[in-house]
Formats: sequence, structure tokens, C-alpha cells
Amino acid sequence: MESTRAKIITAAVRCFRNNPSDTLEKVAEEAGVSRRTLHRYFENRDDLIESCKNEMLVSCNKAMIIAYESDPGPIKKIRNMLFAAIEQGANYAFVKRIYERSNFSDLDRKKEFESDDVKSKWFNLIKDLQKAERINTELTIPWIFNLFGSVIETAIYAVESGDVAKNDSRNFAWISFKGAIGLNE
Amino acid sequence: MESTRAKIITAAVRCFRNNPSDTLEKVAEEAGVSRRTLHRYFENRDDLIESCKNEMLVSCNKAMIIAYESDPGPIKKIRNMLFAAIEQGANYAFVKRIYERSNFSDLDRKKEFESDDVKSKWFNLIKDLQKAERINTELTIPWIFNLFGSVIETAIYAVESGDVAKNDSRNFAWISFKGAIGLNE
DNA sequence: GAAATATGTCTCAAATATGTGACATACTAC
DNA sequence: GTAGTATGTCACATATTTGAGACATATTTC
Repeated sequence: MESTRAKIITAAVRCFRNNPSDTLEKVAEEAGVSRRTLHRYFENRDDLIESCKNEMLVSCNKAMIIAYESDPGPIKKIRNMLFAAIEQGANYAFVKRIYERSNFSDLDRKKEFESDDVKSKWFNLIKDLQKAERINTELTIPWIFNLFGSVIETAIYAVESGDVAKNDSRNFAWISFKGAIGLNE
Repeated sequence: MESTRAKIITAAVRCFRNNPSDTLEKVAEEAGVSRRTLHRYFENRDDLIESCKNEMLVSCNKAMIIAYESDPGPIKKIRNMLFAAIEQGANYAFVKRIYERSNFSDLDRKKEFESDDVKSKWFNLIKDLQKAERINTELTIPWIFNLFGSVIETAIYAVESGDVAKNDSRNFAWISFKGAIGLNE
């Protein structure tokens, strides 16, 4: 059974993702605990958000590292990382939004995130494919990185909104991402 | 010279886009007016947000209709609509986020937006291209629609974050979108 | 089943955000 | 320059959100 702490974090991620100003009352309700209990685990709002960031970052990184290592081929690696991120759903979306919104006080953390193992692995894969002219050489790597995140977010959102069936979504995402960077598998 | 009302709306769009719970104090400051003045133009927070929605919707729709009509060719129409949306920048991003976040009370408006002229024009363009097998037939139209919005948002964000130069951004967006839907120009 | 731990309920104080009135000042039109 | 309009400043009432204490109740552990 999920710990109370974990339940609260899951609830907070769901809430804050839509609306970063949801009240702690609502988060507690969503988690099925009282607000008083929430305060026993998290001193204040910032503490809660900080905890969400950390946990989600760990969760996403772990999933993507596993995906990275699941196949020796660079293209399969990238595909599986895409799938893993989509599978993370709300977790991934939360991290992405948080860093989009990040202000100066978050810059250190952002740098930390950016210099992260997973990201550099991903960068190297793309760099090599571009060097080998397997993908479009007009596009810059930062653009491709942003695009990768967007396609993932689109896939997550498309399912949540009911626009696209869950099974279709990850396939569409891969087809679209491949095409977008000019990759012929 | 921009009217005070317009200044406030512009500021509100910028603020609420990052953080929908920014205080009215901050919006006023961003607009360079006092909070008291803000309240003279907008009864309350809801009134302000409602006004932002309306104005941004009008602004985006107008820009995209002009783009639509700027060229007889369907592909150029789509490309120019993409460019127009990117050009709208914060305006477009605000509208997109608002509707992603929309709850039940917004559903009517959302439907209104969805049945909108611009969207149906866009849908028909894509539908025709797909029927003519000019673009990938595996992908569904709702997916392509979501993707279109994401690519636009990516282009806007990539410039704002400094990752990609402004001139590159819209070209990258078009290259990527074309590729993503399998369009050969 | 007793002790320890976790959670809920009720309560309250402090902080923050909001809406508005009263009046001063700046700007515009004529 | 004067009337009229727009805006700023200050003050204040109200509502909301937050954080925590005191104590009851439930759950776990031994």
C-alpha cells in the first residue's frame, strides 16, 4: 500500500500540474488525507513542491535510463526513451512544466537537471545520428530536444483529453518525432 | 500609444501564462499602473481573465484567418497559419494553456472555440491532404491538431528561453511539422 | 492488550490577496 | 486656465489561505 507521503506527492503532482495555485486543502482532499496530515509531512507549500520535483525527477530519470539501456541500437534507445517518458505521464508533464516556469532561484537546479546523465546520453545519441546524417542536419540539437519534450507532452495530453486512444498515442508520437527530425528507420 | 486597458491585458497575459495565480498587484506592476487603476478597468480577477481570453482569442483568430487567406495553395495556407501563430507568441500560448486547463465551466466556451471558423478551415485543409494521400494516413486528425499546437508552442518557447534564434525557430517549426505529418512539399 | 505511531477534528492566529472609498494629482481638450 | 477625465496614494474591511496546537481516535507493533 502506498505510503501517505507518496499519496500526497502523487496528488500534489496531479493538482499543481493543472493549476500551480491549487490550495493545500485541495491537494489533501485529492490525496484522501486531512490538511493537518499534509502539514505533518510537508512544512509548507514550497517544501511540498520541492519534494514533488525531486521525486518526479528521480522517477523520470530512472525510467529513461532503463529505457536507454534496454537496447543497444541508438534509434531503439531513443524510441524507448520516448515511450518511457510517455508512460510516466503526469510525472513527466509536471517536471517539464516546472522547468519551463523556472525562475532564477531554480536556475541551479535547472543546470543540475540539464547536466544530468540522462540528458547528456540523449544528446550524444542525437549528435551521433546527426553526424552520420541519419537525421536532418538543418535542425539544431536544442531544437530537437525541445521538440522531443513537446511530442511527449502532446502524447500525454492527447490521451488525457480523450482525443486519441492510449495505444495509438505512443505510436503516433514516434511516427511524428521520427518524421520531424527526418529519421528513416 | 497603447491604452491603459490594453496595457493591463498584455501584462496579465504575460503573467498568467507562467503562473495563473500571480497577484493582481503583480499584474498591475507589470503593466506599470497601480492596482487601484486595474480595478477601475476590471471588476475582479475573473473579469480580467475573461477579458484576456476574449481578446487573445480574437487576436489569434484574426491573425490566422489572414494567414489562411494569404495564399490559395493549401500547403502554403497551413504554413502561413503556423507562422502566424508563432508570431502571436505569448497570445497564442496563453489561449492554448487556458483551454488545456479548461474545466467544466469553460466547456461552453471551449466548444465555441472548437467549432470556430479557423479550426474548421484548418481541419478541412488537413482532411483534404490526407484524402489525397499527401500526408501520412496513419495519423488521426485530432493528433495532428494537437501536434500542430505543440510545435507552435515549442517554437515560441524555444525563442523565449534563448535556446533557438528567432529566425531559425519558425523555419525549424515548419520543417519539423512537415516531417511529422509526412508531407513532401 | 499496551505502547507507540499515524491520522483526524476542531480551533485559532497570522499572512496574504482582494475590493473599494476618499481624496490628491496629472493630463487633455477646449 | 478651467473643466473634465484618468490615474495615483492611502486607508480599511473582508475573504482566503496557511501553519500549528490540543486532543481524540485509529492503526500498527510488540
